[in-house]
Amino acid sequence: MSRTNVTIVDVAKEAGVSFATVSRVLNDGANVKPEKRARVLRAIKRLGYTTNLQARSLRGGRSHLIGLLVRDLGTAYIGEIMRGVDSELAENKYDVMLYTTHRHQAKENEYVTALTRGMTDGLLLVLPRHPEGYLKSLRQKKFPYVVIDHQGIDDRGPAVGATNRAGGYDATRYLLALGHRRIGFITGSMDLGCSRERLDGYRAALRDHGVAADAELVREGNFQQPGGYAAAIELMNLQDPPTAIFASNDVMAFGVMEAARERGKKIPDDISIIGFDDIPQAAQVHPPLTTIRQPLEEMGHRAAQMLLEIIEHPEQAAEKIELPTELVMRESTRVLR
Amino acid sequence: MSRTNVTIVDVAKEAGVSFATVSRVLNDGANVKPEKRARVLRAIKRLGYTTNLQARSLRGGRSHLIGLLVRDLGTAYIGEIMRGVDSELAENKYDVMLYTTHRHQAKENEYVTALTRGMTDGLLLVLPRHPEGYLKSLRQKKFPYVVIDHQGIDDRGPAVGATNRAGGYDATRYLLALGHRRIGFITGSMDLGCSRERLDGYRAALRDHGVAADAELVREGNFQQPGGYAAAIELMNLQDPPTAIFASNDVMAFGVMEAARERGKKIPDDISIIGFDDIPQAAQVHPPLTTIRQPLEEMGHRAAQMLLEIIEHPEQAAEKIELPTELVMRESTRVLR
DNA sequence: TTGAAAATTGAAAACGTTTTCAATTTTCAA
DNA sequence: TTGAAAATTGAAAACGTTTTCAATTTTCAA
Repeated sequence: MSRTNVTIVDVAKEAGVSFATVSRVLNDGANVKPEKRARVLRAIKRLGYTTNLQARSLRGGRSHLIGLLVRDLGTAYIGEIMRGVDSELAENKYDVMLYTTHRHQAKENEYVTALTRGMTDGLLLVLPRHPEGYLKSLRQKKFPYVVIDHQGIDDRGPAVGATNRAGGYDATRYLLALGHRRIGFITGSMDLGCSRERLDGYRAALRDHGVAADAELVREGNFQQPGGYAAAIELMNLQDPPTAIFASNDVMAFGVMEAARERGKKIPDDISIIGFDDIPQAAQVHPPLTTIRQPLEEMGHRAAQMLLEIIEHPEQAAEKIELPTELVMRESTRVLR
Repeated sequence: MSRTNVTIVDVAKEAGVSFATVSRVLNDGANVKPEKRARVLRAIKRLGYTTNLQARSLRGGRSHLIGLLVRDLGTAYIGEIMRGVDSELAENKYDVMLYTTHRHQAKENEYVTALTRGMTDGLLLVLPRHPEGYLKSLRQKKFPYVVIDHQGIDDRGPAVGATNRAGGYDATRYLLALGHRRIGFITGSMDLGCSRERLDGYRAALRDHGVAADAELVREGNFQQPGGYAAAIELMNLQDPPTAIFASNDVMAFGVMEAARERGKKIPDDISIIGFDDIPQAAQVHPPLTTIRQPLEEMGHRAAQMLLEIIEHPEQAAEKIELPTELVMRESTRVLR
């Protein structure tokens, strides 16, 4: 590595001021004479100075690094959220340090110590799997964090989510309005709060519309395409199969579409299908998938915003945000014949 | 944040040695009496000490951070590579700092300065878009980096890729072996070396088997599903349409499948389809997609390995690795009727 | 047993910042 | 014009490490 690094001292020399003044210009900038400030800024530009983050952070300033904890990479769901997080942080000149859940199977204590003693100013947790242990520790240390897509994980901490129950309700109500009465439901991973809420919404809608719930019509899925496929096959094998299927996410809905096609069923003429999430691919398949839109990117945005706010003002009370879901009508659903 | 941080000094006090000795134990560990080492290690454990990375890195040691530059998140392609990178780095106790290409539209000079002056020990570039400018600068600064999926971007630097040309050749040869003669080809983004190589392979295979190339059969795509769909529609609209279509990645192949279905064509009976990449979803669609497997995760692994090697031994010559692609026969292709 | 060489150890400087405190300069009411 | 108050500035300490250099201790051949 090159050792020609320009430091605050070089800038000070170039500008003919003390390096403390340079630091002041770099930071709050309070109480520096305009003329000196200008000289410093010119020197910074001329020398191509950039702040050494480790030194700043060591001295107690911000590291301008946010830890982003995700369970998996390469899914559209996570991708959308990350996109939102990333752009919000970039705007505020923060960088992202990536952690994947499966990495640190180590004792969680050590893990959190590493996270908080590491160089990050705060932590963003996307749909964490077993955060009970370390969330408590984070709270105790007053380490800034925000949980994304949280339901039921953390009563007290700040969190951003979506109205999963309302989404489940809306999707079901829509199918009911189209005349469907036998509506299959494929759940997500039932250890996640959002899965339970979506199921709740489905049941509530049936109840409110006087349709008896049939346990046979509810199958457990896992948010993966093969899971959706398998559940759909089971549903279609029923003696009295559903005329519509509501999958708890889009990816499983794609599996349902595969299954339907394989059975020679036309979508939406023979069977209506509805998903959840509205990942980009939902609009790209044929027929385009009717789904419940979850503003994933927006969730990432808002969570990052919230975290930066907490870092600035640690004394503020924890906030919980639920962004509204929205029914997106496309062509995989139609009036029951 | 808690200010109860355990430092090397606390450990030294606890163990009854100087903090220099603690540092020695922590690092190379040369020349420390076994008995003292044991005392230090015990004290570390007892106090729950973890190294302050910014201090270490400031002093000139390693930051144990690798910058990972990707153009986009949330695609299976990137996800697989990142998985490989991540697990290799985790094994070596490195962390990942994430950069997305679209973030820093700023002048590239500034950008690279930030990257190299930032806290990373090295840089991993996944399929970078316009790296010409900064790669040169990285080389000059002797900043360790490895390019992943590189073709034609950087003659001199270390890189990991796959045998794209051979993959294109193999896929085409396979379709020829099945009796197909009218073989449609949908390219990737033509600004990428891998796209050009796959096309090359396709053409070479046709030539070697005495099949005249028909320019009509080659359509430009963009690695996205709608692009694949559109190109497939064009191909099927030809007077003498292809009996098989080779898409330059799986995602576009899914678009081709959509198009085929929409035209009422059975896969593979009426049309054979083959992809490239072998992302997990390729095995999950129906029928399962025949494709050219690119060892994406392995590529990430190897690139990370290589980078760590370069960081350790900067004097070594740049290496270029091309991992072999492989034909994965599934059910979207069959003998021409 | 002795003393040179090797191994071990500790003190102190340094990495590049931010921030405290005191000193200096400027402002402005009387 | 004067001098108290406010604004500006610089010196120096500190953050937690690694590493150099010198001092001390240990080893082992003679």
